[in-house]
Amino acid sequence: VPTASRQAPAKRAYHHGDLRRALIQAAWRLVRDQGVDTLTLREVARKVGVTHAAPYHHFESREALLEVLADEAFAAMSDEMAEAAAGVTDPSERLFVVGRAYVDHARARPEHVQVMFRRYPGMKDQSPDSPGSRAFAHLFEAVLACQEAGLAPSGDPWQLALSAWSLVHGFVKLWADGPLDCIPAYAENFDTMRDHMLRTFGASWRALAQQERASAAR
Amino acid sequence: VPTASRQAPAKRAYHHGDLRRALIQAAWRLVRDQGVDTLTLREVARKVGVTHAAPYHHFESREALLEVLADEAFAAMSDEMAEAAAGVTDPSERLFVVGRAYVDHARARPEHVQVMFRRYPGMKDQSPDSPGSRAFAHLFEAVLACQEAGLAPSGDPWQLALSAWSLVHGFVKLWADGPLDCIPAYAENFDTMRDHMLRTFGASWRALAQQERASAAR
DNA sequence: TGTACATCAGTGAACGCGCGTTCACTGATGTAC
DNA sequence: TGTACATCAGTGAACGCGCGTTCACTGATGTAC
Repeated sequence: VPTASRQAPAKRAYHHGDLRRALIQAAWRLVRDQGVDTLTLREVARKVGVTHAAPYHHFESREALLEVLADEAFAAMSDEMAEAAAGVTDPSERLFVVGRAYVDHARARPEHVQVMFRRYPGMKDQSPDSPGSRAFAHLFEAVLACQEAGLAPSGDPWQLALSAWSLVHGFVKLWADGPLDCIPAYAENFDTMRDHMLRTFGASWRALAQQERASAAR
Repeated sequence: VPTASRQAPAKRAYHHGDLRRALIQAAWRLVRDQGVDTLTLREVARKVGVTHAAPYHHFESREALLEVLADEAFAAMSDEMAEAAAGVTDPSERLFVVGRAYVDHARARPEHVQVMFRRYPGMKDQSPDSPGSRAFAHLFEAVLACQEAGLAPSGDPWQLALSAWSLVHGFVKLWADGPLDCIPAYAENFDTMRDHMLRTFGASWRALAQQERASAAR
């Protein structure tokens, strides 16, 4: 068995080698360049250089492909959040780096954002250990750790976590969807805005927590 | 001139009376029911009971209709923010009601959200007194007032305003795009989550501002 | 090592569909006199 | 008040297009013996 045929599956007459992977990659490029809405299976096939019916051997439908993309995107973001948190012991700092990972991943891969946050049929059937749930779990745990260390306000941690999530998510979407590009004070200042926002948010939580303690001691 | 023909333009053979308005209304209903992406001029015309070519007498293209919708949506949201702020003198409370107006409007009119935050060609040509700019201005002014009253952290007000905007915007999008519906802790608790988020945010800012003053006095 | 055969992963034609947009048209409306 | 005429706001046919999906097919691959 000549291994050459395995190492160079680039241009094969019939069998592609890893068409499934190639279709996914092409889909990512297309989503990045022109958005999810206009993604068509036929164009994906065209990009890969394969007949428009070929993708159906790998994906049941356009929607099925998009769900695979969403899982990939959530998994990648979740990994980056976990990696960012690894080794960071100070809870406030951990919340910061986790939030920054969320924001930065979205900034670096706008096509992921397009695919992750999109209403689709069967969205409610998310298992609790789906990639999407795992990503949120990282954020939640970082918030919880802050709270337990007295570095965040008291109260229902779920409510706090939603505040943190809203903050980073809104930041991401405002950049992704365009509004900020039109405002001179913001355009081109992504990093500055991101750091100020995250740092002020953390500092505010700590200040409120401290105030709570002070007034409890009084 | 019989005024009856003016008062009952409901079913006219040819001239509709106010087709432009009717098309816009139908478009809102369609966007609400099935999203912007799938909105077609032909379906809008069909809903109104008019030939598919008729809309071209009122809108240059599908895109032109969508831009009209976006302006309407921003104007409506801006009005609600202004109305909410009217008469509220305490700056913290004003920021709260303005933020709540943003969130509530988006919740009540999800079709507005779909149309407002959407990349489109020529988005950068927003005039500074476009409805969209005006909506942001309400938020910015509320933030600025807090800062001047010592109820928000010091620093660049634009950066603070972006934090506030991100917070409410993220909240809105997380509900609109579905993720929260899948999380039992959140689903069905919109109002509770909204108030907690906005109140904690305000309280955190005040706590940080106070802390800043304390450490400056030391 | 060689061969028969099942399975896999492509092809290409075809189906039906709805879309945006254009165009020549015509019925209804409003205005000048 | 009545009439001629310009303008407005619809109609309906047509153009070209690309889409999702199905289907019978066939070339390539891998496995049992």
